[in-house]
Amino acid sequence: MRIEDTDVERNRPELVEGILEGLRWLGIEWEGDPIYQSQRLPLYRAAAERLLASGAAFACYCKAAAYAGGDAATSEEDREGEGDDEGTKAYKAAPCPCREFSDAERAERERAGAARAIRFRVGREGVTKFEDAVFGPREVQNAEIEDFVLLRSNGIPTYQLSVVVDDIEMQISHIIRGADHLSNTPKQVLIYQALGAAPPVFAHVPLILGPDRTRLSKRHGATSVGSYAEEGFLPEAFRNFLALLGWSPGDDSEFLRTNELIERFALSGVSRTNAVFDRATLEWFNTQYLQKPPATDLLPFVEQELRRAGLWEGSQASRDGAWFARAVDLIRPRTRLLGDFTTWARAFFTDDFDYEAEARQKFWKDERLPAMLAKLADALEGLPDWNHDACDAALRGLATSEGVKAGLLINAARVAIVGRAVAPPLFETMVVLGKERVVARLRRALPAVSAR
RNA sequence: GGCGCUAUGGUGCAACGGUUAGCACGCGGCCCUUUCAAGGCUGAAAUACGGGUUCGAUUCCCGUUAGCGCUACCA
Repeated sequence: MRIEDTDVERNRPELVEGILEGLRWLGIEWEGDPIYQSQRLPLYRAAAERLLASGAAFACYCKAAAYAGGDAATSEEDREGEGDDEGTKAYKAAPCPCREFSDAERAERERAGAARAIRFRVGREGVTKFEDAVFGPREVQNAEIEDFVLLRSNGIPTYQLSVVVDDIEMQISHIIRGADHLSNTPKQVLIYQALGAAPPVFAHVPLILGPDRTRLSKRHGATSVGSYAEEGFLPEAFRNFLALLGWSPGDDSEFLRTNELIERFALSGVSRTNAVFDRATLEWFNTQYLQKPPATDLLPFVEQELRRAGLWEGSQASRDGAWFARAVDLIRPRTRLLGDFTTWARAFFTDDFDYEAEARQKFWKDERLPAMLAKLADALEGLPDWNHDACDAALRGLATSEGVKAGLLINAARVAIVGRAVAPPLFETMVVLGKERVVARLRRALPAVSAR
């Protein structure tokens, strides 16, 4: 785990913790403590000096951002506006004059105390090649590559330098990263060569775009991994969804649990086309993971959700694991996000719940209901055995004797017992909730039913 | 502007010279269900455009267009 924090301006330590937290949630593990590039500056400086000594690099005394010519030196703000090319002037980066300085010229700047950056001396001719595991053989004209900065005048390395130095030092075998780095890879290959190291395997993967087809960013709303955790997505569902963005197992499989993903993944299946992040598909995966795996896989996540909502302490769920599993199993076919367990399914975990307005309107209309529900409570209370069929028979028997359809009672009772129109099947719910609670809730609801 | 990458339904992927162009999400319909989901069946929906190569192009080549990326003393 390496934190590439060499941009002094933008680096914010708080953000790093969020990133690590997100990765942990995703289930990405790493060895040892994270390595912070900002804490191993001497390593990069030494490499830069070595390149300077060998002639692969040169000292540049230009004012920061002066070279690279006109437009490239524009400030961050100016860059925001570009995009429509009407205002952009065509130019070819002029070579940095410092590149050809004589010893005397250099000494003169040093004496004057001019700030010194170190740039890579890119060959004027020839090509730089490398093989990308996804995009295939790559070749760029060296003339197209500018004399990029390795070490800033403040002594901090740029990404290009630090990343190569670290990858060599950490013995990285495969560099798998976003395709936005494809164009810069030749620069890094040049550094590997100058440093006398063999380049690793490069594999560039397509970018993830927002619905508007621009690179995913804060503008698109929830973009940090953490926000999906908060929203109630399951990490495994997120992994499955993400894995299929830009990669395919080669056949039609969609639901792939993490062990299968790991087993089947191959660089050869990675696509070269950017993919649009589709929230609806992510939600579909979440429902799949909420429903298909054994309920026990889900329990820790539901527990966490109940704790978050303050419904865990002292609850039956916390005391009786088997009951908890049964309740979750009953509820989960109708869930989409973890939050569903504490919103519409709240009544399964606490007696403190409301009757949903729409449910009351829809199912408590009939004026005979208060009387019938009272009778239902009595009938259920008198049941010797508490199981699905007994509850079913008791309710249907009452419906028959009252001359109403069972559905009327079923729907009304459901609202009385769990407060919602959308809920699991009534009799299974009764069994899980238990006779005492069901009878009590039925009686407790009576005034509200009459009011309706 | 320069250089590069990409291009299959609205979205994510299959088909890697010969298929009625397949699957999934989403959308519509039907079934199941006295709630709502899930599930099953089903419908609409695509090879960006133009040239080649080939007996035959989604597939190979070229061009156009579009999108994206890089072109920073950002990563």
